[in-house]
Amino acid sequence: MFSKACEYGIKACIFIAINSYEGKRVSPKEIAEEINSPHAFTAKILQALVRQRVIDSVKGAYGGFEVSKNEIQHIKLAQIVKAIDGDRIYNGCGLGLEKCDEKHPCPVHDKFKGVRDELKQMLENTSLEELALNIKSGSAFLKL
Amino acid sequence: MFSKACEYGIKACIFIAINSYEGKRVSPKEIAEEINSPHAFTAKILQALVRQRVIDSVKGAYGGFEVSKNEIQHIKLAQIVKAIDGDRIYNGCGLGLEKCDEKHPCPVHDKFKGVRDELKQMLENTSLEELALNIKSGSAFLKL
DNA sequence: TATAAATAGGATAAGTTTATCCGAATTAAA
DNA sequence: TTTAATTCGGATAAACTTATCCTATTTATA
Repeated sequence: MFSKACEYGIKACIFIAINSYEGKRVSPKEIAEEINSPHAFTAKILQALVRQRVIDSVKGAYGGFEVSKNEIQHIKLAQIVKAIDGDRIYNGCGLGLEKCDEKHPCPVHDKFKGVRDELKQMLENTSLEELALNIKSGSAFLKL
Repeated sequence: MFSKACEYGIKACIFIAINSYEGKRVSPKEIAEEINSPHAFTAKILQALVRQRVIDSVKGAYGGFEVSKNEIQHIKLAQIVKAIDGDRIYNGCGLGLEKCDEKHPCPVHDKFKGVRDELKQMLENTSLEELALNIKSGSAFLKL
């Protein structure tokens, strides 16, 4: 569904959000330990998320990654996914046709539409806040 | 969503079905031309589908790939996808957790459930027959 | 039985994603 | 101003997916 990079990105953002609530910045290393990912690769993904302005970074000593507290509820899964995997999940044809639309559909075009639309809704309606709260409350987990 | 191999596999099966209705066997080369795929790679995928008993092959002169006419309505997309991509699309965790279930869910577990279940339904309810008819009637396309 | 037309399958190459490493740039604090 | 803790970014390697090529095997027909 998502690339590994995107999976790491989502989990990283959740962990960053949790810490940002407490005014703490976190390093790629801490993040990687918490989400069970390779830390150098995770760092690359974080860089990309910063470039796409999904999260913020502060360089130098006492720096790290963070999100501004009052943004957490407005950051949606869709933004993270789009920043890392692009929009192929929204626009790409299920069977890989270059051109696939109502006028020239692939064989599964209509059937895919339903699934894709539901996925899209889900991604656009799910905020980082919601996911972070699930972790904090212990009702969901970032690793194992 | 699906691997390239799986996309080719699905399209190939549809084309084979269309021809099997007319009692014709088809070669990897014909298939590849029709679905716009690399023919040697396509041949490998066809071999896998034969091994998994989704389609049949007949070796030697006048051979080729086919599906038995009265199976076409019973072959579902789910079988093809499972034969090529395995069942990660059904069972894998959306965020890549090794262990992810009701008792130990990832942050998006519940939200994914809906999407995945709809996808599963779709794949299990869509037959090769249905897709082949859409191509024959010109209301859907395998390439371009 | 010889031939030609097929699929089967191994070896290998090319391309993409995932992962690692290291040095440069930045910055807070001593 | 020096130091130490950081992110940034380029180079490279490893692993996986996609793609190609060549030979062996099978089989209907002449």
